[in-house]
Amino acid sequence: MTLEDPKLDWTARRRQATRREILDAAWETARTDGWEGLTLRRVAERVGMRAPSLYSHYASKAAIVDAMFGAAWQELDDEMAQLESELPDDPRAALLLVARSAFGFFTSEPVRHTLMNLIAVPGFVPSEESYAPSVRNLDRLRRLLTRCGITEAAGVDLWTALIGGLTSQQIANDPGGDRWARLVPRAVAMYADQFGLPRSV
Amino acid sequence: MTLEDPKLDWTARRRQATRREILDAAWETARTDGWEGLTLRRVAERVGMRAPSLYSHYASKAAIVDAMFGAAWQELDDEMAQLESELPDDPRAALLLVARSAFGFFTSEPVRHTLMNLIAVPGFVPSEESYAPSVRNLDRLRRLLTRCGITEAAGVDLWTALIGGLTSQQIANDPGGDRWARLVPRAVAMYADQFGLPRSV
DNA sequence: GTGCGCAGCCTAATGACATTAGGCGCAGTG
DNA sequence: CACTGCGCCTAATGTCATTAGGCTGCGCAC
Repeated sequence: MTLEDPKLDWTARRRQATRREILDAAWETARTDGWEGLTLRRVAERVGMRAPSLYSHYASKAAIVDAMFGAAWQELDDEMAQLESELPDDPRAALLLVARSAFGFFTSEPVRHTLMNLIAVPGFVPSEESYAPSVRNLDRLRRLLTRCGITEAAGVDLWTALIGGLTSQQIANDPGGDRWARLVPRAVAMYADQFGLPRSV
Repeated sequence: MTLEDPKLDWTARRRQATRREILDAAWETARTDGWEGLTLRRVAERVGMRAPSLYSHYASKAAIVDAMFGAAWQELDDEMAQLESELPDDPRAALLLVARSAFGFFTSEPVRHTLMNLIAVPGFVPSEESYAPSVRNLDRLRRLLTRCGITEAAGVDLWTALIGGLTSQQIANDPGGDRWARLVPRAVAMYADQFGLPRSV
């Protein structure tokens, strides 16, 4: 079994590498030209191929975007997992940390943000598989908020609305600035008050 | 002068009517097929024309979308003007009314919402002219919030983030439902608390 | 009333796009 | 050394927005 690996793995590995290369090229293109500028031609050119050749590796353009969607949420989930393991004890401090992480993650890469929030790409609908990390992330958030003392169901919904609203406004109306970033601590305090978290110190 | 009107007006009026007809057809199409399904062919068909003929009335597809953008914001501005004239005295009640109006306006027409918030249409950037009603609206909101006792500059930004976040979540994750609609009163109360508004009765 | 001009529509053509079909070369295996 | 299949290619299709150029009928001056 392990004997076969090196051989079969060789082609499989190369295949995987090419897929990754294509994905990277797609991100690069999207960052440069926006989602409406993401064409197979441009992606292929970056990889050193012709557009139709991409179909040897992805079933369609939608499949590429789908993979990007999944990867982006996976990335956030990884970051949140890291965060979860080093959460401070004080609920308000923890909450602020979570908020700042998410806000920073989203605003640092507007193109990624618009994809993750299904906001930008033409008629894109994520596949079951790519959707999974996003669901996982929401579960983790639920867990995180519970640990911070937010037990009501409404807590998660209000949180996503609040943080999502702040990031969207920041990206749409002050890209690269900090007009809404500055409001994050205040928003978190407001939220914490609403759910009756004890004031720190 | 008024003598000339009926004559020159006749062609001008017909022209204006056709433009309106095209705009309506475009809305219809966008509602039915989404923004990615908004093609000049489909719009033209609805009006009983061929696609290139639309260019007699709009300079480009972008110009049509631009007009839609402006009209949408104008619509909201009209609604908010109406609201402004009949605002209750109690600040919290007024605030809730404003929130509910905006939330209702946006969520009632998801397609319109994605356009207004620059969220959906390929590489669309609004023209100066179409942008104006949106600016007007923000001014009005500032005025409204001031009248409700929100004087800090941050008040408006936090408000747009909060209401925008709620509407976006509602449309994206529970279209047609009320999962976030139910949270509006609570969100407004939370906001009012943060800005020290007196509790009603 | 006769012809002129133009407004408003048309068809045809162009170039970008995603996608499909079919071919070619080169790796590895018998 | 022939064989097979993988990974790339070119060519072709159909949809899109957009441009060019032509036809037609109505309003106006003579």
